[in-house]
Amino acid sequence: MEQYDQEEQLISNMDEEELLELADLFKMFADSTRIKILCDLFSGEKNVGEICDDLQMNQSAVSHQLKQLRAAKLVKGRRCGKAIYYSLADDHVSTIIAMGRDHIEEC
Amino acid sequence: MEQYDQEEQLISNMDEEELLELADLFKMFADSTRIKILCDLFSGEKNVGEICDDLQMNQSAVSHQLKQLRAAKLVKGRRCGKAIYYSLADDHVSTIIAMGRDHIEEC
DNA sequence: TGAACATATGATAATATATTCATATGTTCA
DNA sequence: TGAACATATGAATATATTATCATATGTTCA
Repeated sequence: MEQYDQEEQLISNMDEEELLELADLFKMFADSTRIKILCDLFSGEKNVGEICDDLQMNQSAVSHQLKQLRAAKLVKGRRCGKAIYYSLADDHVSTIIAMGRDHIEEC
Repeated sequence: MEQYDQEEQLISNMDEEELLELADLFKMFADSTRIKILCDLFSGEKNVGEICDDLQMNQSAVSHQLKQLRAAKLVKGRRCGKAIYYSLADDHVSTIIAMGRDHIEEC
């Protein structure tokens, strides 16, 4: 109905599907382990073992999180021998984290 | 120890506390109900009843989420008679959501 | 080929989170 | 004051998420 469409428009032109996609994207930043991984990659690509060392975390936990970050296209991996090197997929990652830090600082 | 401090620095100068704060902030965007509420406020301040109508949601659920958004300083409320009008606390909110949408579009 | 290494994955248990219901608090106005 | 309205809150349940353990997959090299 007309009324419903109008309300929907107020929610800034996003349909349910896009909203869920957005929420899923932000979920990636909603866990400190994943933020650590992302920030660890600010300095360049690293393999899983290096990430585990930097974060002092269990390999399995790191791999599970990397899987999610990959699915969200926030990181990408390339195999090099036995190791897989991960890096940030684009620079939205650092922009989004920077915005978050700004918000925290300013209030 | 020296080694540990060095690793921490790689995680872009953030200490554990700041990381947790950041994660908590992004948790606010990690749920489609809360994103809907935030987006609903893009068009200006609204009271709880209006938000419930726009989102077709239960008053209690909306209040619970507003409480979290208030705690994260993403929205603020002012009482006007019986109603409480909520609005976005600053414009990081729309910037962060815009960055998220950009990321989704571009991949 | 098979041993050693690096990473991924499935299942499980512990924990966190969202929604709902019932009810409390705060405000207005007759 | 008390009835009606608007919003907030506590408790309970349902669902989602994370870390861990055990194990599987993929790669190298002797």
